[in-house]
Amino acid sequence: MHRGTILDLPKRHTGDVQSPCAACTVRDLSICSVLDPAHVKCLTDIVSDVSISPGQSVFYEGDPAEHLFVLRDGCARVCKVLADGRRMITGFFFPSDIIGLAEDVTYAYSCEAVTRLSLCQFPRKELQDLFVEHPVLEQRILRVATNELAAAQDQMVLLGRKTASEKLASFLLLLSSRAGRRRARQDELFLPMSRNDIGDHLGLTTESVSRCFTRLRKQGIISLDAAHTIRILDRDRLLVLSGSGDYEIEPSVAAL
Amino acid sequence: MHRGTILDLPKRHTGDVQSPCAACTVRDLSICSVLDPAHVKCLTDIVSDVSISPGQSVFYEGDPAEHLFVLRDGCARVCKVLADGRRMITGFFFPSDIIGLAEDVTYAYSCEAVTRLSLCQFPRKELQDLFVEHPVLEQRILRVATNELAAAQDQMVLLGRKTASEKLASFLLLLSSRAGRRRARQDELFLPMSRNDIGDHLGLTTESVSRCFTRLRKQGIISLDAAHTIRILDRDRLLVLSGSGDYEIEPSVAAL
DNA sequence: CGGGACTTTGAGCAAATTCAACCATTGTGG
DNA sequence: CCACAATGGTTGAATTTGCTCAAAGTCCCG
Repeated sequence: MHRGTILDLPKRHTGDVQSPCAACTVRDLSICSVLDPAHVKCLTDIVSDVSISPGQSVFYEGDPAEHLFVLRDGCARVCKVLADGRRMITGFFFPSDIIGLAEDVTYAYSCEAVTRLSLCQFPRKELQDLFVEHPVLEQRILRVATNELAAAQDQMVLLGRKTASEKLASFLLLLSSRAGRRRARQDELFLPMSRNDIGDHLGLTTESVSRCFTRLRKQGIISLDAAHTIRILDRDRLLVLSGSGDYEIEPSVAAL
Repeated sequence: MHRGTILDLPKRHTGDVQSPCAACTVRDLSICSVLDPAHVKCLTDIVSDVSISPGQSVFYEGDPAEHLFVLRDGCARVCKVLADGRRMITGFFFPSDIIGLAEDVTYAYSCEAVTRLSLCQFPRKELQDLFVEHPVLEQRILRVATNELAAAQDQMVLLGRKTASEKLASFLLLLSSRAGRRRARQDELFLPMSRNDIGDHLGLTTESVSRCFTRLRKQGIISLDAAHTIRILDRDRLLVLSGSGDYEIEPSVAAL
């Protein structure tokens, strides 16, 4: 993983023909994939590498929305906070995800590092200019946005109409499926975020999350190898428990 | 309002130079606005007028996503249903809203008429073709999508972290603000949807919604002129009650 | 090995739900 | 034109789910 040399340099790359993207592990998953190798250079021309320590913010709610990010490594959380401090995590980002979609002049949420992050930072303005030459880029962004919209609607169903156990089951299955998309193991999940983070994402308290984990473990549906590593032992039952079971089982998924 | 003659014709318009859009009341609010009058014809060439009766579906979850709609008149609800029948309404659509954004080949939700609907129906495929010639159209769609994404995140905060009263207060303020955008009265709100619909949108039961309405009325914050017509009497207190109060008060809004 | 942060577990509580009854509005048929 | 059924809305009492508060346990890191 000799990518390390680039990661910690927060300076701009220009005219680097043997681009750092060539070695990028998420290149074929994220926006860059829509450009053929010959054109990726126009992206590398405007990209900066950014690295963020756990707990630090990539940006805050209300900051001018100047950049778009591609998460290359790590896990980030999207937070919105009410006046009295109640917090909601509207989502988590994993490698290949695009961070910072916003139409407004400011970000509508904060983005914080759960683990150390490595990000590609694109100035929104210059990216916009590239859209003219490469409309395929904008199309890709639109696809990402509509996919996020669909995910947001699923999350609303979860928040508004599912029980605590169903929420946790759904969350675990979603993470598992996203891990699969990144070609990681789907049965052994690494959960970098705290129980508190999970609670703020599912509309529950830390304690409720913990109790639901315990219940799933006692039912033999998952095992808790460590606080942040769980193993899915009975995917079918987890699916039924998630409340979306029964008719949302695609054969391809159910077969696993 | 001599638009009526067109509204009930579910047939395609072709080569109609004096386009129906000329008289459209939402034209300057929706996607059409991004094209100068000379180019609107390319939209009228592919549009169909559709009219839907209350309770009927525009499309169902799982239907092939063949069309994009612009709501010209009426109110629609977006529904997702769990296997056991629990329903979530992820949003309501009002005139000028775009319906049917989806990247998938099928719709991820159903869209049902709350009141009688008049819609412009665009075949997704042909619209896609127009994007090449008029990239400004795609840009507009992207803007709409990211705006919806921001709204979805606000709704997640509401669902996951607000109390029943805060939910209802937030909902009323949101509807009021959207009415304002359509240049309708902001203090006297017409709520076409049922208490049950509101409950399914806020993650509450019909009874809880009703109780919260009663409480707001008894506190003198709103008046219930009819079951579907409410008047906002004390906007400031409603704002504080919505939980987003205090620091989300924009001067322009607070001044009203 | 010790300290701090995070997690788990327990007991009591409260907000919202469920269940049930009643009320209001509307539309229909006699 | 009125009676009445049907639908939707409101109100009340009992229940439950998940929350709050409290304490003990665990893990990680220096």
